[in-house]
Amino acid sequence: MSNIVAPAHSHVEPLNLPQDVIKALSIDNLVFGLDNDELKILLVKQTDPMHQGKWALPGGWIRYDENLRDAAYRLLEELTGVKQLYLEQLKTFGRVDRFPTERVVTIAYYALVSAEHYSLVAGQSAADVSWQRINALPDLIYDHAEIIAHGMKFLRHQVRHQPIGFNLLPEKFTLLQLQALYEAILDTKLDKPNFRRKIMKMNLLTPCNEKQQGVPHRAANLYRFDSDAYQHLSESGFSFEI
Amino acid sequence: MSNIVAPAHSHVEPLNLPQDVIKALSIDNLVFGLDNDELKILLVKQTDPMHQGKWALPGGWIRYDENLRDAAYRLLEELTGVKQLYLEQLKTFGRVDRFPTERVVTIAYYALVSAEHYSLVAGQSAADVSWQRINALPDLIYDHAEIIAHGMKFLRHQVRHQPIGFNLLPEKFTLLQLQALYEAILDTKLDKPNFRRKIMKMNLLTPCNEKQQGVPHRAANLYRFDSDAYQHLSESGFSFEI
DNA sequence: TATCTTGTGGTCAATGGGACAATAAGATAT
DNA sequence: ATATCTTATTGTCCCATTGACCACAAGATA
Repeated sequence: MSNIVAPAHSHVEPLNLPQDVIKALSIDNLVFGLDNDELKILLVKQTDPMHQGKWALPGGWIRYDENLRDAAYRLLEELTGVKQLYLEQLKTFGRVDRFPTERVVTIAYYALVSAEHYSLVAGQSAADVSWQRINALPDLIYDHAEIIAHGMKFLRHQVRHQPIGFNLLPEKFTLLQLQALYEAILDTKLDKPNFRRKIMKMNLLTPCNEKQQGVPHRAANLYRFDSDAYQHLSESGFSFEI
Repeated sequence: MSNIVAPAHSHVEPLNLPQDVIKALSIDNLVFGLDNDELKILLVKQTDPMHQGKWALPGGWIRYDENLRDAAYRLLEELTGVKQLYLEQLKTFGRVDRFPTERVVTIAYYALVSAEHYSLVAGQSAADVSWQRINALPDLIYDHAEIIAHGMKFLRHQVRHQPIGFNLLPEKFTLLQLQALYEAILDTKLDKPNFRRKIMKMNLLTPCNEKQQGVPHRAANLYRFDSDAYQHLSESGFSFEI
């Protein structure tokens, strides 16, 4: 146990482990993004011979003196350059046989990023990192498919009970964009006027007093999610439900 | 890191660690129980000099070849003798300084047990294990107070969205018992007729065709939670909401 | 000016929830 | 036996919310 080989994993520097890591503990990040009303997830292509052609969640080892969430932020930032995400612990996966050479327990975190951040990511590590359609995932290493499945299930649940969907949109968005997001994640059709009313009645959106630009039809109003208002409301017993 | 001392923790056998444990990874169990319409949690009194008089969540080390949930079951069973619980992963806690001597990450699981199991627990380890009122907790070691606080928040949320409250009741229960449970956990008052209707409309309870025994007033009908029906309904898109 | 697309507001019936009154069924006290 | 107490259970009314659908408005394009 004291002399394990560095396992194939989606590191930035896969082989040079620092001395003081907790070797048995890793982080895996599920980064969801919305692209043309389709949900995608950020994956890393494996280059080592063992996992040629397979993909993995962006993750890596937790440092010995590093808080869990900090590790998740660091690893994600190393891969995407994005800060200030909605980043939350998902679940810890530790099946005895999930890792071939050694017992490794991984803590999964998930993040939702807006389409705006796409370019930042793409510019970083060239072809190694890319967005993959959640409905047509490539081959994944270890139990990463299982982790993603759990993450999707969790996301579908969360998005209905917490106002987290906004994180997938740009800061200013239209009501139809928001609706399309829910339709993509929940895989349903929603009635436009009714959806609009439901959302607006919550008093969580502040109008930007701006209109959409460059659309070949009537421009919609832009709104911004008011997290202070949500904070305030949820302290008064309000609970977000879609 | 290779030679850490066995830290004070709520083990059945605190000092004899097997050779092959992952020393940095532990489990802590939050076992909630309902006693006279009051929510309680199972705690273990610390006996070592370091933590004299303090209490801890029942937990311990994960074995090297043991799945996480299995470890949680094992540790819980060693302390309480209870099997077949609703046992679910809660969250992983790993603040760098949560443990004084070493970096230790702990995976918290939670379980809900019915009042029926009380005696089983009490007979096991005498005075070392006892139920503590959630609203008047004693001094706890490490970050266990924080873990419990998170567990309570989670429980309050879960109990409204998943039919898990039934696990706190005996197999056969009255509607008023169920209502009292929700009132205890959510700390609210509910209208009896309305609560009754709401629950019954879900079609999740099967009447036992039996009545309460030994009450000094009109006896209520007993019901039993129909988990098959719930399984069936939730596949059809039904979602439990209180 | 016509027409197309999407945004935005309105209506109406059905549903569901909260407040509360009323009645039923037992148990106990006199 | 009767009154009285406690809890169980049913009923009813009102209002908020939901869903289905219609209609109009605002731009953009032909």
